[in-house]
Amino acid sequence: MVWVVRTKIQREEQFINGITLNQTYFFGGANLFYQKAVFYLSIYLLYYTRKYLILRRTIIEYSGMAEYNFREVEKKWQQKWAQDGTYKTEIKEDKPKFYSLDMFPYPSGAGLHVGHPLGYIASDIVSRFKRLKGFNVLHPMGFDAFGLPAEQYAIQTGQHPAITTEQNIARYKEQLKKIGFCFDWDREVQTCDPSYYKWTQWIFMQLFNSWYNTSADKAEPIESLIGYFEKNGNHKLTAACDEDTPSITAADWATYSDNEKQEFLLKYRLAYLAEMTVNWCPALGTVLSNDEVKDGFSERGGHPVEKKKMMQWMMRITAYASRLLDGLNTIDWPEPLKEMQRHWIGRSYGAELTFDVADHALEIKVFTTRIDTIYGVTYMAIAPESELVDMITTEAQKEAIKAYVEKAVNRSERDRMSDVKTVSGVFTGAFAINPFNGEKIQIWVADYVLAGYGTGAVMAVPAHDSRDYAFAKHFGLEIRPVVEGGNLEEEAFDGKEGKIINSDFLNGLEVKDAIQKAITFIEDKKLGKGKIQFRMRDAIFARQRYWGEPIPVYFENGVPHLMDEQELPLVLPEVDAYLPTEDGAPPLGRAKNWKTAGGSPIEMSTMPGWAGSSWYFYRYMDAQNDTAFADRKALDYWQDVDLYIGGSEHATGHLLYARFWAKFLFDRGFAPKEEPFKKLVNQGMIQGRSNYVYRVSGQNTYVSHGLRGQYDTAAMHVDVALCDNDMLDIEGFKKWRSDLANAEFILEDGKYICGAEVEKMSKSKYNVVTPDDIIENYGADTLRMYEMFLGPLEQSKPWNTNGIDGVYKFLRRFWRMLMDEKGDVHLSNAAPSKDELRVLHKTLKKIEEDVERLSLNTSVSTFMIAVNELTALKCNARKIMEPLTIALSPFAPHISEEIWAKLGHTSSINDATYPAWDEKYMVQDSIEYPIAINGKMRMKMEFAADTPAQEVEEAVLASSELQKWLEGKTPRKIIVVPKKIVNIVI
RNA sequence: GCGGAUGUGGCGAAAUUGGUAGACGCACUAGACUUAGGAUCUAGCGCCGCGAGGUAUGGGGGUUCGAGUCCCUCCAUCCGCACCA
Repeated sequence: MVWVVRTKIQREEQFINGITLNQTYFFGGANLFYQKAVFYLSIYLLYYTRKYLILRRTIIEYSGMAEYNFREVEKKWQQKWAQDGTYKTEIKEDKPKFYSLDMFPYPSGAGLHVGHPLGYIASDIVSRFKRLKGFNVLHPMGFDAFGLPAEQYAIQTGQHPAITTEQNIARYKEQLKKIGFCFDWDREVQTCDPSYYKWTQWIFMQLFNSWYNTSADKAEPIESLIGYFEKNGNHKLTAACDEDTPSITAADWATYSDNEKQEFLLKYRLAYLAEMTVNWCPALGTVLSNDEVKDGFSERGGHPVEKKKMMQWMMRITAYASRLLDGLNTIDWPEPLKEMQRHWIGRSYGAELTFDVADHALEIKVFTTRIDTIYGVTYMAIAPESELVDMITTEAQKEAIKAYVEKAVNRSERDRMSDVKTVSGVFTGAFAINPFNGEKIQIWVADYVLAGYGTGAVMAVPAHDSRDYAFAKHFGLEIRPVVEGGNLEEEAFDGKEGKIINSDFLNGLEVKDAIQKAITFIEDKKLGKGKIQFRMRDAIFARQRYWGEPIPVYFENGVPHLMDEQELPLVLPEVDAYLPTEDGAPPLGRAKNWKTAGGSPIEMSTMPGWAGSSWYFYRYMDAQNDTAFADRKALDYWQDVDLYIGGSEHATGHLLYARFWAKFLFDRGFAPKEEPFKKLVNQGMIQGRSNYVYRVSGQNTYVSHGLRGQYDTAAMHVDVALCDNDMLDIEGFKKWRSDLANAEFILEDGKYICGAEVEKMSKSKYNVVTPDDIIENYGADTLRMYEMFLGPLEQSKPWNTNGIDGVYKFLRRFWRMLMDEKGDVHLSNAAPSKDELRVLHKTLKKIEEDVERLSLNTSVSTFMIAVNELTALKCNARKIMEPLTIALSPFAPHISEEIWAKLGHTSSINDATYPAWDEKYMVQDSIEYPIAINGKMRMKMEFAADTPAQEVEEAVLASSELQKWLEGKTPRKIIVVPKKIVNIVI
């Protein structure tokens, strides 16, 4: 009776919450009467007594008394661990270090969902395991706390984002602590804490004060550059710098005013100010990223967005492009992730060469990877944004060009990308001269040419480039083959193998050789040079936002200067609203006295979200330090992250920027390793299920309502077939959503149309499942093991609790193997049997191997197998169960610690040693050979393990059972694989 | 279009080096103990077949004594990138 009441009440609660879909029905099954009775009983309890919660708690506790009481035990140990500082980490020179890191979360308002802990549990298991193996483990946690959602919320409510953030962090921490992670909370970091962002600002200052020496291939202090300028100007300087940097002499430099010098230096600094084209939304007062713009309007609010050139803070990440690419070969990361970064960086080898413009004193530079096809160039195309457009367009074409350019430029990047199939362009009226053959070719403006890549101009070779081909076909331009092969009637031939034809001195060469020869040619004739081009651009490092790190820079005469290091942290000022000022300045423009002591204005943009997360892994090494971002000793001891677990969505963001900053800090001698993350694993995403029901809303429009939340989402968004609408209780839904009591829901064939979709968990979709309920009902140990049992760590999977009972049962069975009804240990000290030892040792071995390769789903199975087998052996040997408990402790730390204590230990199981296993216990005396005939397993025969193959063969051939299968034929061949299998060919 | 990954029972999955396909768990079926059971225990459980047996790892082909695993080819799903010259 007791149990029944509990469970029915719970289900009833869910019913009241409106979650009727995807839950088991109330009426149905065999015992209808009984279920009904219980149902009404629970309704009674729910509505007519307010004591049901207390009752429920009592019932649960009562029912758990004879069994393992996870509620009590987990709470007890979590408190004790915190009290004893069990997870406090210090440098221990005599022990090898192991740094295991999780990607720290952004504390959103929805709280931690079941997807978050997936990776955390995995790294927690590894951390605990490594500790048992004698490593000194660093396993910290913190919060990526600056960001947009808190600020949006602040704009809506006027609540300071710091307050919301603090509340969210408190909730996250509470949830995390309930799962029993071995985090050292003394090392917690919060990126929005001034004591943390002081050092983010400090690193920015180092970047500002550095330039990239491309011949030394490392960043150097800006002073060395100034020294160089004083001696040589920038003559023969090899440095990463802005495209438009002019050549200067030492004399020029000497004549520069301080202001001019500062401006010139900006072209070399790794953090610099430059004019960039951005998506600017005047109504929102901020720059928007491409994905926030749709059809020229902001996605949020529908305000118009324009392209605008703006001064922006930038990071010269392109200086590190090659090293970021090459470094990938030295680290143990998932191949797909490396591939994504490689593609993002996008290195291509080619040549840059110059075409003269006919009748103008102008040149056009182009970048090409196929200079071998130079004789196949039949026109040239430049980007609509190019400055050249106005300079070269002839009078006759002016109008057409103007219209085209206007249209093209105002399209958002996204829009332009989604429309790649439409060929468009306009002839400028101008001509360029092919430097190889002096031929005059038309110059077109075409939007398939990107302003931001290469030089913003291309030499078009329709015969050997599919885009040029499509363009030439569309506008009737010449298609001239210069490489043998392909069928130009149908498509461009872009193969990189073949003989060059129609190409003067390149004729007869293979493509590869022709490229070499042509590059040598242009370098000799000073027409251009071989060049490596990257796809990656420098990163914008500013947002016109409030909730981010202030940039520690002030302006004098319009030139940026760093603030004094003593003034850090430059604390985020108070503002009266989290909106742009009336004249369009960022929110910091509202701050009173946002000036230096000398009255100079301070930068009003803040840093982007990725600033704080680009170095936090160093801060954990020495989180409390207020004289350095981390002490040298700590950096030298902990070095780098041994295992980093997190989602692949950060592939081209955080993971690239963090590598960039690590390389920079390494160059400047501040960090010990060039690559910060030795091994990285992407955990899969745990998806949620969203359920919807549709209602009529105006003419021909539907609105769908999330059944678990209050958010409307666009109709036509869901797959109706996925949803089992038999379970939908529309009256219950209406009661719950009283505002929809009179709404007209859409009926079809007597059923309401509803839908469900498996998708990412998010607050807006209202499909977030938190770990809290699971912990409440099954405990943290079960949650931990169940999340691992779900499948391979890397795989994405929808959340369901279908198998959770299996894990729960396993833990209770494990407990019962050791404990009697009173909860006391009942083990024997007698020597364990051979079979018992075999089970123990093979389990220890498998667990160790599985943890090392992060196959945690199979380790859970391994424990289950061990318990099944030991139960069958009626094992109650302490010498078996005690080591097994140690092995289990990384997975289920609470129950293991409790058992450990009950076994009489006074120190924590965390300080135990992982038991050594020995193959000698695993060898089996006899082996049951599967006997296969023509590769199909037909029978089995048992042999002593050391039986020679010859004897096995003879015995098998002699066996009477084999005769049935031979059907009188003689075996043609017999293969004996010792200790594995026998295969007979007939 | 390009790049990457993945396809195995009713479901989540396992098979680490080419060697008994489906471990482990869920669900399901039958039984035991029970006032009761969503507790516990026992047994069964890929599909077809009463059975002997046949058949089966997305489809087709190949290598091999032997293929989920290696090779070729096609298909499907997911993810990333997407006019990068």
